[in-house]
Amino acid sequence: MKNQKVTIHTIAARLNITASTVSRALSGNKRISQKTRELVNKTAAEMGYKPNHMASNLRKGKGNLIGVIIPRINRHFFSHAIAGMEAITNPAGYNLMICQTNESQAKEIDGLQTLINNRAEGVIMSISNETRNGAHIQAATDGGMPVVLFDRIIKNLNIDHVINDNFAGAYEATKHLIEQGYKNIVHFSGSLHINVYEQRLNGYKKAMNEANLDVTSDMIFDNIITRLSGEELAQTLLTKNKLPDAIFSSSDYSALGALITFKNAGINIPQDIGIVGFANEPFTELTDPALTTLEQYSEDIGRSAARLLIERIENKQNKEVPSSLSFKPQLIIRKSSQRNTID
Amino acid sequence: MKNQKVTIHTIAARLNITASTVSRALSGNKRISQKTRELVNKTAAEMGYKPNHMASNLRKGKGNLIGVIIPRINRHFFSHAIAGMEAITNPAGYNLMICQTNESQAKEIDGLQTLINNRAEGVIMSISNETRNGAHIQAATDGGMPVVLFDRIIKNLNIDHVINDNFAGAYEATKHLIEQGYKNIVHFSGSLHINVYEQRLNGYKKAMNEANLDVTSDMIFDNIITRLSGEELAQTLLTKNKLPDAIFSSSDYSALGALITFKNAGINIPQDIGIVGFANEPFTELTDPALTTLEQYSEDIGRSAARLLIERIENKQNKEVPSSLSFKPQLIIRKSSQRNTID
DNA sequence: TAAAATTGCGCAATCGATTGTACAGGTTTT
DNA sequence: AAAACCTGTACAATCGATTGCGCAATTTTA
Repeated sequence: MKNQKVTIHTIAARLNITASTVSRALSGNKRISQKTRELVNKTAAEMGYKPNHMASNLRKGKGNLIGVIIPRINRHFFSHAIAGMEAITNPAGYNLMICQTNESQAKEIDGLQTLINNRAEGVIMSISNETRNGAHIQAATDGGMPVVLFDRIIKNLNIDHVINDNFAGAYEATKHLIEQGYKNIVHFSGSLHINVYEQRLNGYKKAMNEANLDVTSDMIFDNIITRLSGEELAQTLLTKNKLPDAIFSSSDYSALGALITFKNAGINIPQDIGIVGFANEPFTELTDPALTTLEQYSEDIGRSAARLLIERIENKQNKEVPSSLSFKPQLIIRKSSQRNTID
Repeated sequence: MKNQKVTIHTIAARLNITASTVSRALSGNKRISQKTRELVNKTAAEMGYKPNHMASNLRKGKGNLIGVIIPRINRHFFSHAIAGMEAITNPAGYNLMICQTNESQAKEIDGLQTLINNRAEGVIMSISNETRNGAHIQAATDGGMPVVLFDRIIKNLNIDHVINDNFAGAYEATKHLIEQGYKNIVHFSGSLHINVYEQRLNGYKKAMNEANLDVTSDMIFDNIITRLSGEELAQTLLTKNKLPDAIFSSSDYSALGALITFKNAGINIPQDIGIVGFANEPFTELTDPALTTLEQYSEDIGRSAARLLIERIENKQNKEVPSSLSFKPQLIIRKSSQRNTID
C-alpha cells in the first residue's frame, strides 16, 4: 500500500513531462503520441494512480451525485427499485444520495432542497402520499435540475417518468376475477389524487364495464391500503347484508387485512370471496390461501429511471418531449382468486 | 431561480472585499469583524449562495463519501440498516454509496477497491457468505481507510464493529423452547465460519446444557438458512424414525420451509413440533401458525455503525482499542412455539 | 508617548485535473 | 528552398474554497 498520494504531477515528474501531457495521455487524447500514451498508462498503473474525481469534477463544473427521494427505503418495491438504480448509476460513475420522506410533503421539499444545495446532477423521485402539487418539482426543473419521476408521479407535470402500467394491470386482474365467475367485485383504492391509484381504479372500471357489470360508488373504497384499514373495512363489510364476492385491492397489505379478517370470520376464500392484491409483496405467497397479485418489476423500473436521468444529465440541451416509460405488471395467479380451478 | 452561479468571489465583488474574507466570514472566523460577518452572511443569503462542496473538499483534502458494502440491499435486515445509516450520515453531510456483493467474495473485494478508488472517507460493511478471510479488509484499514463492520463480521480482525448479541438471543430462544416443555430440540445453522451462526449455535448449546439436555452432532444441521433447504431438511427428517420435537433455526427462511413442510405432512405445530426462527422477517407474523422469532433492531445497528464510522473518520489519530457494540435481540413469542399456552 | 499587542482584512499559493494556446521540430506542398 | 502543415508537448489559466503570511490601523501596555 503506497501511502503517498499519486497525482498526475507525480507521474509527470517521474517521466519528465508535464501534467497536461499526462492528463491528455490518460484520457486518450490523439495529440499525444502512441508511445507516450502507453508509457504514461503503464507508469500510472505501476504507481497506483487513482484519479481524483473531485478535482476533475470541479474543473469540469460537474458532479457525480444523483439524488433519490422516496417515501420509504424499507418497502419491498422501493428497496428493489434502488437496487436497480445502483446497478446503472455506479458503473456510470454516479453516487446515490437517498432521502426518505416518510410520506411527508414537507420532508420531500426539504430533501429536494438539500439535493440542490449539494449540487446533485439530477434527482429520481417518487412522490409522497401527502404531496398534492408539483410546485417544488417544477421549481427544481425550472432551475435546471434534471428530474425523473417513477411510480408515483404527478400528472400535468412535463417531466420524464417511469411507471407501471397500472391501468393495464388492474384491468387484467379484474378481468381475471370476472373470468373466475365473480360478479360483485369491489375495489379497495388508495388516495385518488395519486396517479397510481387512479389508474388502478380506471382499469378496474373498464374491465367491469366490458363485462356489463355495474360499478356503483359504494363498490369503491377510498384510502384502503394498509393492513389495518383492510381489516377494519372487511369487518364493516361483514356487518352488511350482502358481502361482495370478490375484492380487487390496490394494495397487498389491505388485501392481507381483508383476507385474514374474512378467514377468521369463517368465510371461505376463494369460494365465497375472491381476493386480488397489488405489488407481489413477499408475504403474498405465504398467506393462506396464497394471494393473487401483480408483480411490478421494481428493479427494471429503477434501472430505467436511472438510465433516463443519466441521459438527461449528459445532454441537457436536448429539450425534447419528456420520455414516458411504462411497464406492464404481471398477474401472478394464486389460490385466493381461483374459484374455477379444481385443487 | 437565479441561474448564475454565485461563489464567494461573486459575493466578494459585490461587497468590495476579497474572497478570503468572505470565506472566513462564512465559516465564522473570529478574525473577521462582527459587522463584516453579518453583512457577508446576509448578502450570501440574498444572492442564494450555495457552497461548492467539491471545491472545499478538494482544498481540504477530504471527501464526503461513505461506502456501504452488504450482501443484498433488498433484505429486510439490510434495507432497514441502511435506513438507519442514512439517518445519521445525511445530516452529518456524508453521502452513501452502496455496493451489493450478492454474497460473492470477489464482488466484495471489487466493491471495496471501487470505494478506495473513489476516495471514500470510510466503509461500513457486512461480509458475504463466501468471505473466509479478512485480508482485503485488513489491507484497506492498513492503508488508512476507516472501516466499521456490522452484523456479519470477521473474528480476529481488530476493527470497530456493531453486532447483534446472537449468543444471548439464541440462548433466550432455546430456553424459551425448553420452558415450553420441548426436549429434543434441533438446530438449523448457517455456515459456521460466520460469526453470526457460530454464536447462535453456542447460545443454543448453552441453554441445552444448562437444562441438562444433550446436544449430539446429529442435532445440528449446517447450512440450512434458505427456505428451500429448510423444506428439504424437513422432508428428510420426516423419513426418519423419530422426529425432533422442536427446531431452533438460525433463519426465518429455513424455519418457514420446515413449518410449511411439516404442516403439509399433517404435523401439528406447535403441539408436535415447536419452531423458532431468527430475524423477525415481516412474513413471520403471517405464517400459520405465526412464527416465534427474534427481532434484530436493524435500524439501530445501522445508526450505531454510522456513528462509529464518523467518529473514526473525524479523528483518525485516535488509535484506541476498536469499539464493539452489541444489541440484544428481542424474543418475539408467537404461536409456533407455545405448547403450554391455552388458546 | 513610544513600544507592543491586537484586530481586520488582503495577497497569493494551493488542492488535482482539464484545456486553450503557444511553440519547436519535422514533413509536405508548391 | 520558402511556405504551409502537422505532431507532440509545454505553459499557464481555471474550477471554488481555504489558509499561512503579511501589513495597516487601532488599541493596550509600559
